[in-house]
Amino acid sequence: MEHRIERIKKQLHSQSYKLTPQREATLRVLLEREEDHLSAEDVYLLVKEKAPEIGLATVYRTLELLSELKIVDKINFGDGVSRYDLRKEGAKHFHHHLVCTQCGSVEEIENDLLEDVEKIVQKDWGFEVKDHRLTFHGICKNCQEVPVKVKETNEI
Amino acid sequence: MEHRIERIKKQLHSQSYKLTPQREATLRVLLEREEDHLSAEDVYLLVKEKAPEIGLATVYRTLELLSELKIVDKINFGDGVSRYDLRKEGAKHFHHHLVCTQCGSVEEIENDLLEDVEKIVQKDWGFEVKDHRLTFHGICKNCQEVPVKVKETNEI
DNA sequence: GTTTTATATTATAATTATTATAAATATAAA
DNA sequence: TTTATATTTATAATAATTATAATATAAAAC
Repeated sequence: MEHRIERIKKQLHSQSYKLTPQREATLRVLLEREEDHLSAEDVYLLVKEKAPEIGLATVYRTLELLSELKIVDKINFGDGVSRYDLRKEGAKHFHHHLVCTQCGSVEEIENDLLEDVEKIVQKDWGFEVKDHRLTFHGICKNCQEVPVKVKETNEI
Repeated sequence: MEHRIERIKKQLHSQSYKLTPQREATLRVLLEREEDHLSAEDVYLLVKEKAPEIGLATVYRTLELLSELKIVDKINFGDGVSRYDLRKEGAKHFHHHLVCTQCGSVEEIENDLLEDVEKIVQKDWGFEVKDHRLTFHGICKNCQEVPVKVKETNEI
């Protein structure tokens, strides 16, 4: 983790941004909860545990900054809040998601399944693809076996 | 258009919803502007032209209802507002979008480019795909030719 | 065609998420 | 150190969406 923070620090500096304690605390939360899809509010509450003096607006600004630098990706699963997802190191593209409409769980897919599709889009539509967002909605493996059981958390 | 409204009317009735004048006016706006990606506010303003007494909350409720019935799809391109897009008649899946990061234009792709990918997801992840959201971000054909020229509307 | 009744609408008010502002503080460079 | 710049805090403002309670209405039953 330290290694990764160090790298991000350099990336910030190279664009003349500072790695303030607040930004570092935010990053640490994102790294620790890499599997989750936290909203700004979620991040705020978690950061507050280690740095109680932080303000919500700072978290928003930090997430916005990290988003511009492509360190995190901002996603929206349609529930009215933006969620922030760390991009894997060196990943050119955003990873995909499987959202279960029954239990609300979100699974990540690292593999880039869209290479062929992007080529088609590029060729047939003349559109120069820079990134993508792909989400599947459906029933997860678990819910197929055990029907109807709803998850009670908002930390998707 | 009448034909299509008639069909939706039946669909509503079959689930014991009424086709009120407000709902019909909203539907007509959506049908007339099928190519666009209107926000609730956009729809509201357009509906107001033909039915000035309508309230914003009603538009929201109507869009929500149509969304549940899979007549429209609710999408979010990351600009903080939900947009509503008519589903093509008989389409099982949502169509795809090409969002230009330069001029903000949104192009639609009708073709289902994900059949193969869905098979993989189904097989390798055991996830039963019901629907998908696919958006490509990049530079549209137009902007590749004429660099830097920003569109001034919010009606993507 | 009326009447009836559940459903829908209106006109707010209330929430929720996010962004802007101004004063105070911290940081890095000179 | 000093200085200039970037950042944060605390709060207010904005924007999008949802809830509420009184009223009205579509469509089924008579």
